[in-house]
Amino acid sequence: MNHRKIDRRILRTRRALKDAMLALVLEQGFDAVTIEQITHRADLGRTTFYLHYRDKEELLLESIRELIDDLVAHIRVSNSSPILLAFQHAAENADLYRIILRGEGAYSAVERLRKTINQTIEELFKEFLQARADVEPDLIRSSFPLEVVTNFLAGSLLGLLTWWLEERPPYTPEQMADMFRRLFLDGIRETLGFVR
Amino acid sequence: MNHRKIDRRILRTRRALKDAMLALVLEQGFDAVTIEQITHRADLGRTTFYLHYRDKEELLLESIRELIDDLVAHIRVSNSSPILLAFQHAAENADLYRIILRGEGAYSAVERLRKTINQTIEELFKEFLQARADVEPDLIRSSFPLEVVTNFLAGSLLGLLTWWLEERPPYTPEQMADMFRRLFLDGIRETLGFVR
DNA sequence: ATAAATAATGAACAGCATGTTCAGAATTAT
DNA sequence: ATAATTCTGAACATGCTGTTCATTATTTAT
Repeated sequence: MNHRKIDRRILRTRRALKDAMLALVLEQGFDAVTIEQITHRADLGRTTFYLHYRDKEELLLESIRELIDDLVAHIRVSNSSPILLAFQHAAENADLYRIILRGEGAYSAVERLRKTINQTIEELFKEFLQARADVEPDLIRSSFPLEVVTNFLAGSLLGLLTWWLEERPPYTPEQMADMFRRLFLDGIRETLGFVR
Repeated sequence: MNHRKIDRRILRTRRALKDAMLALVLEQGFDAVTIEQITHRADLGRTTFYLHYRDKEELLLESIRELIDDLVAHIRVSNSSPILLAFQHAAENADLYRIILRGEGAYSAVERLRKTINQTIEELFKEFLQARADVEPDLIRSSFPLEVVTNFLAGSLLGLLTWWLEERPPYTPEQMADMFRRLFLDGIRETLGFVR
């Protein structure tokens, strides 16, 4: 591990730049933020920025990559439901999630998040199928396209997260995860109690 | 109606600007496109642009507003399923839908589209409840938050549309609408055939 | 067909953010 | 303490933006 080798100044500078960027993007939107504003708020010279990042985009993408890695790590480690973990993670990092879900930054980070979610769902789903293979062998042969399911789920999760973070309805992560689970497992017919 | 009053030159110019913009955004991404490129491809002087629009953003937003108005109009007029209409509309205007769903442009047009879909779902849903009020009076009193349902549905629809337009799997609008309908009505448990 | 009205043009200009260079100052590691 | 690294600020070139204005071209109205 090369953890002790990095010059403190570098760590401090990059952290300051990320924090400044985050605050400014929330205040003004990504496009309106200038490098000068970022370095000024971070109490750094403008030239210093270019010693670390090529442009605004790269700085934002680094923050987002770290966030997504952190979410994936949580899911891998914890025993709780991945859905619950996602809502909790979003609540704890609400600012950055808002920036991502608003589609700030040129090459939309939502798509990166969407792909990660899709992939995670697919893995979890296949694990589930393996575990159930002896109980319901027909399940694996289901003709319904898996990609349609994962994209349906990734979309609905992102939709609920967006609404939850922007409109701030008074639901806990647990409640959100619960409602989401009911909707996608049993559909709105059963969940809302339609006569069939 | 002031349809015959508008100078032809204006109509031609605006159409040319929109077409040029659309092509360029698909080629290079919104941020990389310059006003000069747009007017050059449209065979117009750069100054002409500013006689019609304040900036790139405004030009793109006008196209998007027209597209969404068109979708809403189709849904209001036609008797087919709104879901099917949405997939068909997306297929017919794939380029613009891709631009929207990629989140191109500063103030993300996806959010405008999302709000429109949410609103439409809510209206359709309330109509449905009214129509069924005598058959299942309990339905209206369902305690499940309506907004959660509409945002769940809007998200999953946008998710499927994004995947469909970007990855171009060989499904027809009819097939996509069908799969979507099954998933949200009955959930993945029933749709995929899990033992309960 | 002609005149009046309107739109498009292109050159010129100011403003501003970007990104780079470089020599010197400040900080950190050894 | 000193060698290595990082930060700094001034200076500069570049490219896009947005505006002005006198001129030309096209359209509409009569």
